[in-house]
Amino acid sequence: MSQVRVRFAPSPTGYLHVGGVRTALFNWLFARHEKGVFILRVEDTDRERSTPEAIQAILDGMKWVGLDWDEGPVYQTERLAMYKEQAERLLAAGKAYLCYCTGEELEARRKEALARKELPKYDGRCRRRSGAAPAGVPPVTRFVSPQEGRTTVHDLIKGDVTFDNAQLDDLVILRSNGMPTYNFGVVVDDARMKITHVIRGDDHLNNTPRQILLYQALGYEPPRFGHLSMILGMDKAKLSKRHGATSVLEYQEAGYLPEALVNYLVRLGWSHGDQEVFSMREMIEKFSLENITQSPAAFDPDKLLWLNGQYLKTADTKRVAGLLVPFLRKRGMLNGGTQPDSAWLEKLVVAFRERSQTLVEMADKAAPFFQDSVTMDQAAAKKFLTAAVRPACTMLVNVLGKVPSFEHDALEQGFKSVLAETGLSMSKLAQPVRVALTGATVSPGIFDVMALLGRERTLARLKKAIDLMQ
RNA sequence: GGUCCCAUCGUCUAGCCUGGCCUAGGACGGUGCCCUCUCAAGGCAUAAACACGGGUUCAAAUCCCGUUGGGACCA
Repeated sequence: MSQVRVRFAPSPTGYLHVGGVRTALFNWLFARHEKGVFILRVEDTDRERSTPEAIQAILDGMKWVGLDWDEGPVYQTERLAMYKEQAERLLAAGKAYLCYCTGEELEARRKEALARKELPKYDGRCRRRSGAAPAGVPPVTRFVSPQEGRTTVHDLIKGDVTFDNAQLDDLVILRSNGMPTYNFGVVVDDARMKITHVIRGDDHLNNTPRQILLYQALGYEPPRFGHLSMILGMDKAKLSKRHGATSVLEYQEAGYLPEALVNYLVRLGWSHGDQEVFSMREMIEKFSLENITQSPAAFDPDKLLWLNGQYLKTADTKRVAGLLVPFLRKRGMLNGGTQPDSAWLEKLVVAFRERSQTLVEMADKAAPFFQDSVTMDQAAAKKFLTAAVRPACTMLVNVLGKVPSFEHDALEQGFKSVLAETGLSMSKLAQPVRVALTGATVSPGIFDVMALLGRERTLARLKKAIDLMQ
């Protein structure tokens, strides 16, 4: 058995779509599982729509989700001579011909065919053309597509799919500007790169029979094909921008962890029993094409959010702290080049990881810990900062001023001594103190809040709140 | 319009190939309860699906045919 060689071949015409990432992921997992080779190929022959920014977005996106490639990136525009050479081989063998029909002529004939309710395929007139070539018309190269028989795709995921060759017309393989068309470029590249398995979206299933015919004409062994169902939005329509973020890098900006996105994506169309959470290692170990679903899947942002929360809770604290910093900066919580104390920042992460599903949420919630004074929620202040708790809070200021260390346990001890003294219940005092320290009724545990704030800020905020208790 | 793909809880899915173990399992989300200094997290419980119609068979979510619905591609 020869070594598995697979590729991911995106067009750099926009951002890297999550559907594309899933396709890349399945190829990558298959390669890693089979100890094969994963190749990145950039299909940039659409010169109008391809941009360097889009290429960069693809590379950045792949890197972010951790899908490393063994060969490439290979750019199609650097291989133009090869497509031309292959097309000429076909021409010489009589398996292709030059076509001088203009766009307008084709369009007119197509309309006529449609009007007669016929298949609007190319009528092959240049295939029979004789005599001198018309002047001034740059020709395209067309493939002589066999009209007899049927072609069967032995799809690894969908099973056998058979097409009537008569349905297929003489497709253009080289445009007048020398650029290969999609179907031709793919076939030539996959053949020359010795790709063994083509795993791609099922939007290409209908292209597959003509590609197989092309392989045969070129004299290459076709690879094995596997067509993945599409990812849909929650409304069951093809996933698009109006369903929310579709670009991988948007997820990075929205505070997702790459492993959460990858884990979410791998379960979209693939399963291993009831297992929901997989490390990369497990995915590689357990991945197989047999367990890929044939039906399309809807992208559920809620489940992704849950998974991200799971990963946020268990990821390495130092790492999360590091990842959080840019989000804090963006919100102006860290000025300029200020480096937060790393031990303190890790404590902050520990306090908030249980209550955040994204880094963005974490940064937002942590705001009170980066401000000199609190932004007071008026309703909360009115409800909890009352004259009734004033004596207890005053007592707390005294106790906290003398507490030996400003750490969780010592703070708890001090706090509880005030409770014992005043006879107040935990919740009767904790809520007012929470409001005093954070300005809100929701926060991490009160002792963690105080420890995070430190003695100075805790006392200052308490005193300020006491003034409001009338 | 033609060709092709798909069809289990709202969603992701297990089960389908190799019919009986399915009173259809798990997860997200929903609801309720427990825990609790708030919010979370966690725990427990609960509602919720085999698209429809015909076959085949002692027996069908599972096999066959059709219908309907969704999607893709070609324009």
